[in-house]
Amino acid sequence: MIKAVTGTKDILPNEISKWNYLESVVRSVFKSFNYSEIRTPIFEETSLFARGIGEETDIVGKEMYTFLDKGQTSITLKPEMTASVVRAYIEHSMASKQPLHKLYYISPMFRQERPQAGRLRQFHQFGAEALGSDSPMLDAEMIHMVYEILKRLGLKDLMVKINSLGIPEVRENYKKVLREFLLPKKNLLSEDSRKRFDTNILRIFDSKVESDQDLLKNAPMLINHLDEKSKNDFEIVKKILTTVKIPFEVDSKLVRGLDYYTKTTFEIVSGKVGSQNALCGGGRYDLLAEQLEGKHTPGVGFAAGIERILLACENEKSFNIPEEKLDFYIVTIGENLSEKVYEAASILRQRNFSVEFDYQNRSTKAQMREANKLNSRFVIFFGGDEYLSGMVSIKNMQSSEQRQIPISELQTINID
RNA sequence: GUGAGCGUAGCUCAGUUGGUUAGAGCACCAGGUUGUGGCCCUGGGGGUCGUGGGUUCAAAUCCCAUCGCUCACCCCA
Repeated sequence: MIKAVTGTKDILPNEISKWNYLESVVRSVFKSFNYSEIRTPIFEETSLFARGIGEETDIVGKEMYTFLDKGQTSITLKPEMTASVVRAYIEHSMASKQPLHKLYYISPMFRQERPQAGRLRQFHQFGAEALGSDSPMLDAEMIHMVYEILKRLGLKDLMVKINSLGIPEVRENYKKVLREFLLPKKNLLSEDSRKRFDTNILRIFDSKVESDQDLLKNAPMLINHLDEKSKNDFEIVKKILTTVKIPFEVDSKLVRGLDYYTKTTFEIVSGKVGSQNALCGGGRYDLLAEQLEGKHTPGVGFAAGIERILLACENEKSFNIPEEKLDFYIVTIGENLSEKVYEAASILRQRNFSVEFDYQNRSTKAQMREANKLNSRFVIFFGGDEYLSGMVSIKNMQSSEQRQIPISELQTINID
């Protein structure tokens, strides 16, 4: 049997309604903040991600779906959206049309990792990018939007974590300080962290090894080494969040795995989804556009994992979707009236009612059971004595009331 | 890439030390008397016990391999 590829999942009809519901919430919140949708291709030239996300990152180093197309161009299935959005922004000279662009997306992403709870190889994200302004109001707005979406989805067990990484010079300086601090203890670090010491020392803060965390106890914190501008902007972000009553925690250890971040970074974690607990992550990336050979364009954005959010919603039973209802089920009695039934259904469907009937010539009882299973509000009976005089019976399935009407009345019938 | 656990009907699972035609619940289909649902009752279809090999008179049950799934590490949404 051919099965879906490891790490991919079919979304079957019985679960599609919650996806649609989530997407409708996402779109309406983005609309209220005046964000416009952007759709970019599923794949890009590999170098976009290599340069945008950073050669040293795990995403680029080992998780991308990369292949050569027939023209021998290296192609990669998008592992995240920011690089693509910035590419489109530059390619279409969007900066020249207006100074600030507020964009959102809902799209599948691809990363070749070992699947586990809340982690797939093809997964889906929604997210936003605001390009063209370095206002910290936009940083706060990003957090505000996801938080609002998660809240509307009924999630409660959430924690907003924010941090500031400062500008690159500050960060480089701080790295030196941290390196000096850790050097004497280097041999006591875990193997992974010793590697990070050389490649990306900030990441040591992410270590889940307890002894590593012990060694970091009195480490100098980046947050105390920020430049004035970064510090002020961070204060503004915090003030806005407080004003709109979004609880948050400053997590000076929050270092995100994409190279392009500057200043604000944030994450919202759920206590209800297992070990991959980040529902969303994001931050500011003021230097990315230049890295991609565009003009200097400050930007800030976030991405949220739809599967993880739905997992949290399920575990918190955070929302209910009303059952699908059918308006009419047409049952035939006795004789085969398929064209007549088809025609009647067609008339009702033209008026936008949802209508179903039996295709398999089954017994009346079987048709009734089907009508019941489909949650049909009304059943229309075709056939029998009354049909000879141009009448059909119509039954309200909830009250069980039944009356006869002329067939022609189906053209004007109302059910409310 | 590393580690652990699990693979019996569409789904959730029973099947205690190897022994007769492998079971249940749910789901599905048909029926419960002339043309009507939800509850209930009766019957039915559906499994080469993940796959391949081995041990044995005999294997879903023991051994080996292989594939798949799940969870965790790593990393991230």
